[in-house]
Amino acid sequence: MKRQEIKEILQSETVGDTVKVNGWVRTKRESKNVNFINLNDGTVLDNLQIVADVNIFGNDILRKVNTGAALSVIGELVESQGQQNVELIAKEIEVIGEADPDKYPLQPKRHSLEFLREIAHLRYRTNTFSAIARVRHSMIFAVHKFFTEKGFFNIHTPIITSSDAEGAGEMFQVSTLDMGNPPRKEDGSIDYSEDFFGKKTSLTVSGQLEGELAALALSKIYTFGPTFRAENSNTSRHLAEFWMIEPEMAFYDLNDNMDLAEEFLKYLINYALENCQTDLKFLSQRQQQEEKNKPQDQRTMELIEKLNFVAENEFVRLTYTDAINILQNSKPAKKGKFKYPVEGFGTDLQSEHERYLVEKHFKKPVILIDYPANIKAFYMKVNEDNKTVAAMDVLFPQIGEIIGGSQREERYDILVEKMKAMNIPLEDMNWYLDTRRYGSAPHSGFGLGFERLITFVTGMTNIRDVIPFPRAPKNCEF
RNA sequence: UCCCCAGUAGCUCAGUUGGUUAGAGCGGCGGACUGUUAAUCCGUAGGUCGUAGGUUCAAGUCCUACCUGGGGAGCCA
Repeated sequence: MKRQEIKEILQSETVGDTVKVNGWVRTKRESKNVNFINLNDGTVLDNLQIVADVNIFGNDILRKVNTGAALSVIGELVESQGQQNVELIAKEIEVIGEADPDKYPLQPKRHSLEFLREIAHLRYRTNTFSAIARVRHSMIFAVHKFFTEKGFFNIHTPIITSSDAEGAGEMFQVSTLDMGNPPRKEDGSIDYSEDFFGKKTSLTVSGQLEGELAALALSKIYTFGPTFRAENSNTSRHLAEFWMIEPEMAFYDLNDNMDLAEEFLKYLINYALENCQTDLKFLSQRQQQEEKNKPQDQRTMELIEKLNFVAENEFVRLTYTDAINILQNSKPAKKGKFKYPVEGFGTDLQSEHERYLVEKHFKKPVILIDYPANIKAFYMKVNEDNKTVAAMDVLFPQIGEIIGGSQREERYDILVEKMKAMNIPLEDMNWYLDTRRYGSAPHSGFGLGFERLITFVTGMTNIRDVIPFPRAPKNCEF
């Protein structure tokens, strides 16, 4: 007999059918005559209640039906006398895999996220993490759907790279050399010509530069792949291994870039609202449980309300210079409430400043543009004022920068000049500069941190909870 | 990397100004009862108090270092 998934059974609710389900036991409640087993197969948040008659199934079987055990059940779907619509009256129960109740770490009770993080290999078996996994999948699919509908091509940029000029952070080195006794040159430095690739290599911190190569041939491309940063960042917003989406478009200026970024984010959020209702509703309830312990002024908007709010409202667009003005004239600045005073033009904004703009002043997502050139990367296009660059950061409530992007500098001479000033080795970047030598064209792009998006959409507060196996400093389990 | 907080039973926590034998709830196990909803009731087992030093007659409690986790900052996505 063919197994049916619980999602499909609960959707159709075809009472009277005999069906076979496989899944894992969440809880079991024992009565004199019947046992109630909540079975979950991960296809949907909800469990199917299995009713097992004690007189049919002996203690030999029922004692093995413990939280975490895998079961296969054949039974008749009937209307339930309890709070759910339907339930399965079991005719056959097979315990496929037992779970020793003395040792199985997941209990039929609420666990802390910190504890579940330590048993990340089992945390999918909870409502919260299975819901996150399903939402994450939906978002992956929506990313590809959005770009496909818009005529973008997906490009796989390299994961191992010999370019150490991506300029986005510290890199993890990739080597097969004997670390205890590496080959050395005469001056004592390590001789990478003996290494696997014959040169020093690392894990990528961004596919952008390679993406630009493709965009200047295919017009519109996007990458969606893993990126690695060896920064010693210990926060709830950073991972050492994360997934990034980087579209790159030829003949797009900064305004086109902003339009795309805003449309993209709204598309993803709307997709989640339409396709992940059950999971989002659960995640919302979970979040509100957590919020109960927080002081009133630190509570956030209800999850679905918040997502609708972002999807429906236009993002505010303003220049870095205007933002500085707003901040300097703000109440907290005048009352000295900012921990870091708002310095004038030329300094980067602190998290508290970004949060003030987004959460207090505008109460909407904000796109900041035209940053001072000296605090941004070498490839960003210099504006006419010669002081600022055509950069854009999309700031979201709570998580801060969700997107960072720019119009790229397409003028060869100016780019080379900037690279020299920023000590980027020109000889290693010839392949990149070729795009500016031959048929250079205005182009733009941005990077979206996928896990930051998932954090926002699921209402989770720690980024380590929205990726299956988080990698962070001093933490690489599994 | 910096600042703050925490680490006690499988989980979540309490443990007084340092003072006999370290507690509770949940979970597990045993039983009672029951078409139950994280069922309910009774009973029971379960602890090198993060690690290493130190102070003291005496340390879960005080001090130091380290480790791990959390919150915030920086770096960024």
